[in-house]
Amino acid sequence: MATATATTQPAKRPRMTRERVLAGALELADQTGVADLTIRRLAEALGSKPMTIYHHVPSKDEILDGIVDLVFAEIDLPDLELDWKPAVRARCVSAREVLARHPWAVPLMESRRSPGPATLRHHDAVVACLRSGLSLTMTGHAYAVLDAFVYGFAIQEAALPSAGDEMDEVVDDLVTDELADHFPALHEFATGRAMQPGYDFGDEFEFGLDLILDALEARSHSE
Amino acid sequence: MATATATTQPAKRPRMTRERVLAGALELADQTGVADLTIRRLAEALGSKPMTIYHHVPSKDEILDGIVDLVFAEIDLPDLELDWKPAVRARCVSAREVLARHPWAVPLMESRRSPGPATLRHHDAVVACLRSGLSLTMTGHAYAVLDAFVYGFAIQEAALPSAGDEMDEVVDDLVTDELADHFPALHEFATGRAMQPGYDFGDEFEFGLDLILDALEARSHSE
DNA sequence: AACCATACTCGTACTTTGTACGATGTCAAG
DNA sequence: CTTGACATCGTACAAAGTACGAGTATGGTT
Repeated sequence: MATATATTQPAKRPRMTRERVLAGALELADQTGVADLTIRRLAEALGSKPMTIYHHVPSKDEILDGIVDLVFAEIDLPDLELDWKPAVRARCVSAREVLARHPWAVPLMESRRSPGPATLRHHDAVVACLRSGLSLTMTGHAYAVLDAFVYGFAIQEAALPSAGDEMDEVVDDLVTDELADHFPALHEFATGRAMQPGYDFGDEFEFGLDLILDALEARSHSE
Repeated sequence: MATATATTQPAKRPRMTRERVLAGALELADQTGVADLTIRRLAEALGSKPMTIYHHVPSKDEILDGIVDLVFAEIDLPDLELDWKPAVRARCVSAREVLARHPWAVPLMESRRSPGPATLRHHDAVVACLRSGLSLTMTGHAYAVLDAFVYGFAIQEAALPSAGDEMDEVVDDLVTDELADHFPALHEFATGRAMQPGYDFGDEFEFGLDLILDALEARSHSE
């Protein structure tokens, strides 16, 4: 009996696909960090088995490429209706948000070759946006500076103690007399600014972004 | 017989130390990349055995922390005799050179906690240099923007096809009609600028660095 | 010079990882 | 019901980190 003509009850075989694998991998990476993203854990999270995954994806490396591309897909494309400056500004803010949500992504981008389709489309849109207001040469400059800043900032944010838990420990370790004695400038900055109530390292992002955008605009006028 | 009273002939026991382990690890990472830096290979390179290494270093993680700190130690400290601007400029140029020599270092810096001593001394010197010409607030801004730019640029340089070998392949893949059709802006930039004889992505570093430094100086005056 | 505590070296083995191979199961079309 | 294409997964192996404890050398004390 029961040659189960349709999806009857086990509900256990949602039919694995490449997309499901990548989506699961992205979620797992967000939860546990990319270092703990193993094929076995991923299979378990998907209610499957390790070797099933390899039927839809040729290797773990391809999974890593894949989730990096998914991250890029989350970044807002610049709005080509706007001037290049506000449009690029918005996309940089979006990129920063996305990379903060996926702190493991930036270091991965380094080792990965082969930019995925979303990555290519994204870069194409950004270049097009810059070109709408800048020369080819200045586009190259702007592209390099802005992306360096965004990625670099994302790395620094990722390296910060996430929130509360380890923060105190690290700070306690650093703001000792040890620090005051050996690294006076660091000590002054830590106590006089970084640990002050209103200070939020994240605010430095918009300062730097506007600094760079304004400077690029100025140079493009005197070109 | 032969209870070999002293170092007679094997010349095989250069007496492992933590320093030798880290120096060997640094060299191996430079040669093979950090992904292929394994304890066994490191032991072999040092003419030793895996478990010997663990007597001088508590874990592989500590080795990674250690070589990141060695990389920081290679970066020139800012010259406190100079004005903040040329001094910081020189240290950024040095940082870029060092990180280009050790392309695996930047992504490592993200995951590592615990700043090593060389790292702390370096940051202390940079902050001190900035403070010699800028307010506390502006020092925070400058510090964040500049380091983000330097690290981000290093990541992008590391992601570039190293030299010659894979370059052609990647370019061939990208500069097809495929690219021209789907990503016209990217195609224009690639053919009209990036692949032009005189173009060197590395030159974008000094452009961006001076752009940021000039802008910082301007803002600090109108503060 | 003889001795011993201490520090170093390393053989063995266990765990976790990526993934190759091939057997088993499932389902649509005839 | 049969068939063949595709999806699933059990088993197994190689390479990695590293715990354990047995050997070996060293340098200080008599």
